[in-house]
Amino acid sequence: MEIIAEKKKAILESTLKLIKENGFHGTPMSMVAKRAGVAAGTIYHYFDSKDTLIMELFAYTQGQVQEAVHKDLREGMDLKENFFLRWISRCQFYIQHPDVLFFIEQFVSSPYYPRCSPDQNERSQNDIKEFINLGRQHGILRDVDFKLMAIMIHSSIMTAARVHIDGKVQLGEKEFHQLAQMIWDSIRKL
Amino acid sequence: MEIIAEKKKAILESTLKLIKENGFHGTPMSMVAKRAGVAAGTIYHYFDSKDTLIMELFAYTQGQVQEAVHKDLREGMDLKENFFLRWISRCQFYIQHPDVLFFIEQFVSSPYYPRCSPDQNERSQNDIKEFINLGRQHGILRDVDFKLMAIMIHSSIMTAARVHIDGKVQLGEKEFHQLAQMIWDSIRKL
Amino acid sequence: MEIIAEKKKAILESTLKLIKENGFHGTPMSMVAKRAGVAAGTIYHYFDSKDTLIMELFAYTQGQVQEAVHKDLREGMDLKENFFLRWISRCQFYIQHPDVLFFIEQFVSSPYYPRCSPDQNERSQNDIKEFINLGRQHGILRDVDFKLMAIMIHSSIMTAARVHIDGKVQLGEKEFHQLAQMIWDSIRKL
Amino acid sequence: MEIIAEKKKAILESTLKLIKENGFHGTPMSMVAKRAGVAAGTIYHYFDSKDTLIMELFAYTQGQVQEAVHKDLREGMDLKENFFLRWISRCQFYIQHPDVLFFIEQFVSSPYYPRCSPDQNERSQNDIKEFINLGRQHGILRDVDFKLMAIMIHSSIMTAARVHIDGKVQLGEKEFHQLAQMIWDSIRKL
DNA sequence: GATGAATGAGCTTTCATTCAT
DNA sequence: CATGAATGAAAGCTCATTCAT
Repeated sequence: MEIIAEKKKAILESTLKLIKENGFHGTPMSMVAKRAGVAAGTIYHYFDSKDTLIMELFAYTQGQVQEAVHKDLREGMDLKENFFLRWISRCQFYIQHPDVLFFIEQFVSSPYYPRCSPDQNERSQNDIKEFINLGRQHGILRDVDFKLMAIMIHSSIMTAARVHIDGKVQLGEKEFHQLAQMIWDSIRKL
Repeated sequence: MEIIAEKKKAILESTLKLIKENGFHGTPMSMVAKRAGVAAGTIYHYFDSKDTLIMELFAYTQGQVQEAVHKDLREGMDLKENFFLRWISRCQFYIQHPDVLFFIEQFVSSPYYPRCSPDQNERSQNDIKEFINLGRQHGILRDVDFKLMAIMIHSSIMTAARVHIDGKVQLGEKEFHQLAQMIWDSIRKL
Repeated sequence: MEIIAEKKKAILESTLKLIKENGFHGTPMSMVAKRAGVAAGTIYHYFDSKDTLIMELFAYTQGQVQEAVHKDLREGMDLKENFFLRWISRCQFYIQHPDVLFFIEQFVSSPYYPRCSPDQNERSQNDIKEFINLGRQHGILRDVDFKLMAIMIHSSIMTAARVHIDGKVQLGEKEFHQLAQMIWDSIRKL
Repeated sequence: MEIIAEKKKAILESTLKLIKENGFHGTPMSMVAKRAGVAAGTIYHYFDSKDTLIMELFAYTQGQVQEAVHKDLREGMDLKENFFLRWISRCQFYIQHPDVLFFIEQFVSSPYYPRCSPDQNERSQNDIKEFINLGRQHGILRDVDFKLMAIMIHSSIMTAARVHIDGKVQLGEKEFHQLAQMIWDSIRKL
């Protein structure tokens, strides 16, 4: 939770937006610099290279997601409520931050991703794993590999958000509940 | 189902492999040429530009997937069997052709994807839609938007294949059935 | 006055047109081939190289000009009439064959031109020189270097045709006479 | 009359020289860079593209010509003197700067030229037009279209300079006067 | 003679990165 | 810390030319 220098943040945010607009390859450092309102050279004070910038941007977005998801949680919910809240709140975060969604999608299916430390990797779905642990202890979840279940859940969230953003299907509150219910039915013991 | 010139095919296949290894950006035309055993200029007899090559490669892989999935289908299966077969057979295709999976993932989350004709886009999940239609008619599927359901199913398949390929979780026949069952439970009326 | 193979002529004519439209550099051999309705390789049966093609095209256009100019000449004209006829008839040829004009202009101010044999070079203004000789013998022309005068006359013709083609100034019969008169006054003893 | 960055000027001058030696097409950017003593990429800080470079080079040479011609003018000359001075001074500028002459010739008969703004185009013969205006007012010039006359005069200058440079005819002071006299007789009322 | 697929050298241009100021 | 002009390796692409058919 380090405090990020103002310019560093501007660079990260610009990169995020530009990658959504133009993709990795369509986003040269000079463009990032211009959008962030700094000189090209300045970027290299904060990041060793473009690769580093992108790797750090991933960590940065992961942080944002975790923060957003955590602040919605309350005590004393039953497990199903708990799941619904997490699923919907994460989905809505992506919808409200399409640039983050877009970036993560690109990042995850790029040669950058495998370079992430396993550690970094784990953390990104902390909240989902937290929940699975809970469900396991209560014996209401299917007996499926831990990691696999986490990834499947996360994938369903991203996919739903993506569909909504692309406007292929309009999702209202009812639809989000329907979807959460579907996924819930897929992980709980029937 | 046109017959593809031998060199054209070699170029497509080389591109597929190289993109898996190095990503879009890390795959220069010169490298494609070398791997395909042709001169750089030759690529431009078959494809107008790198963009065109990649767009056509998408169509090419879609064709392969459809073909592979279709040949597994038999008559006289009940709906659940039908679904399991399709889910597992597509998942296994991706596992046996990780380069296709990798390419599609990258393609779909890149600025290329939106440039696909809607038509092209639709066709890519034809088989899944075919199945949903069937299920609908029998009234056993949930009342969720058609396209949304198709995409969610497809996403689950890709995610599962990906997890397996990455070796994060070892999936055997049992696990595939478990997964298909999960997705089945998420789309059918309970 | 050799007889030119049909395809060879088609190639020359296509090149002429394409160079007018796109310039030397904008006219690849493949384009010439397509326009001429022959295969790319065929061009190399008739011309050793692109350079050769262009050099021969120059000779070809020179021939056309000479032919056109000659056929307008009649016997028994006085010198002034003679001059006017030659000036106007050449000017009108260029106007009716703007591609020839355009090509010669480009050719003459390109690195190709100096490679012309001096012989070839001389011939291109044969008719003008013929006239100057005549005028000299009658002692009515200024005492200016032979070649210089020929080139100045030719240059005035091309310039006038060019202005007309570009539509910068509309030239009618009256104007052509005016122009011929101007040049006539510049070369004759006053 | 902006001050041109040193490197920008070096690039313009190198291009000018190289085009004289090798023509447009024979002058790759890498060669320009080497001759100018800069990196290839540097050219693109100052010019958007090769096309832009060439277009700007035309403006640059036009400026040089105008400057050279203007500084020779004095007050209180009669019209004929005035004309002779302008004609000869421009002709001598071209002779002393054959690369400029060569470049303008090539430029004017290339697909670049029509892309010039009409404005840019007009200005290039400002001094000649200035003179024609003067002559008109005194009623000593023939009644020929303004633009046409300007172009014919300019063409005569370039042609003469070209002949001299090519060494086809040696022109001394006497010959220049003769030529100016010829053109003078062609535009004035007799 | 005629074809056109194939070649590969060479072109224009981009862009991550550096470094003198 | 910040700048942005300068770099130059490397990319995408073109096109004159060849040669097996």
